[in-house]
Amino acid sequence: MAATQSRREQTHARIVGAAARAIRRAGYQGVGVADIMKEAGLTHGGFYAHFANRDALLVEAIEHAGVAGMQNLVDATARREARGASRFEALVSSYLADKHIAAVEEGCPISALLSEMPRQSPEVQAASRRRIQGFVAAVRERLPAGAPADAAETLASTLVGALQLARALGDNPQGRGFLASQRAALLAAYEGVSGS
Amino acid sequence: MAATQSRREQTHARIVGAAARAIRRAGYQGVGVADIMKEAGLTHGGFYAHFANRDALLVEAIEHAGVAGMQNLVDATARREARGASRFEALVSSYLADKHIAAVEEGCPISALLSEMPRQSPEVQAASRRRIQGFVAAVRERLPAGAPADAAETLASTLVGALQLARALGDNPQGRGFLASQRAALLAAYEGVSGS
DNA sequence: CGAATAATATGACGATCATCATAATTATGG
DNA sequence: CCATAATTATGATGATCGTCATATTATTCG
Repeated sequence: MAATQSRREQTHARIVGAAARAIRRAGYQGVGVADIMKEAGLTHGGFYAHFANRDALLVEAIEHAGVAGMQNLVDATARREARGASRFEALVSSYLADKHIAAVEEGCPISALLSEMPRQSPEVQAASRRRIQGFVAAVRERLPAGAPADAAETLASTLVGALQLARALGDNPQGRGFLASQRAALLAAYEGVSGS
Repeated sequence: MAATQSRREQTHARIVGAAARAIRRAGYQGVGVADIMKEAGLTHGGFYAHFANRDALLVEAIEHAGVAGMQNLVDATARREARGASRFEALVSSYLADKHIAAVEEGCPISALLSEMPRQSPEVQAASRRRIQGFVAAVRERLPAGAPADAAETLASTLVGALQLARALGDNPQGRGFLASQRAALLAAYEGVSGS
């Protein structure tokens, strides 16, 4: 059924894709309807033929960004696992990769939007919460064997916090150095756990 | 000299204080000049007698919020240390206290604004960076003895990430539970380090 | 008390925002 | 190829944004 997409559905998807990039680049509050439509190659007026209002688009956009970001993570970790890395090592080195600092538009939407989430409309907040739960679940699947029960929450916090702080420090030696020290610390800290 | 503040200086400080609360509540992009002036009990027009532009106020506001938030942390940790807690325990239980979820206006400005920081003007970004460095330094001073060199960066990431995620989950059993599991995990994890 | 000065208020500017009514265009079926 | 329906563009609405020129009020000092 997704094979034969109507023209309307294609345009709809194109707007959502543009919005998913735009909100990660400029934030929930930093992007307007007209910006998104221009990025999708359309004019601003036709927007309300596709969405009830701006919030309805934001809900679809963060869900789209979430599954796309998760797929990126799965792909990146799979490549590293193919080269012999453990699931945990692959997760840490993928999420905290230097290129993730600059790749905001295609990266994890949580780290791009987290501090804005509590200020959104209830619908957008709910969609954001679902993304967080999905991320924590993905982290849990990649914990080293024998990790304590709530290690997924802690690791998710560290990953998201570290990437955000590195981005705030800048895509420069300072920010990349911050990220590098975190990669090393996390891999070293969990080595003991997985080794036992 | 700070004893005899001119009327102008008092008003200036009042605007900065209002802005420091407003940006943590509504975000850098979620608050306007008129909002801040109203919160300070003034009308919007007189703003430019005190600041060159909006960004100049934001710079002062995050610096003010930073020192105030740091002072809150120092007070809260001091209270806990007086009751026998270690510096590290006091830090974790203060920063990840349940009440910090709702106390956005008076809380840590980094967790309230982090994902918006990379999108601000160069001056605001620079001020934000200074706040991050100050926070990491404060965390470093409270590490347990024998902690590895880059533990401060990791702990800062975890604290900021955990509080942000808890806020996004909401001031409800889910968000508070998330925070509680983080407190327990951090205190348990570093127990071994400090005990050795 | 009156004059000089500092501090704030009023009101307006162009720009941009979300939203929508309506016109123009494109695609579809006969 | 034409008529009908689906889709997108045009243009306008009122609201809000940062900014500023100007008027008004409050303060200080001779």
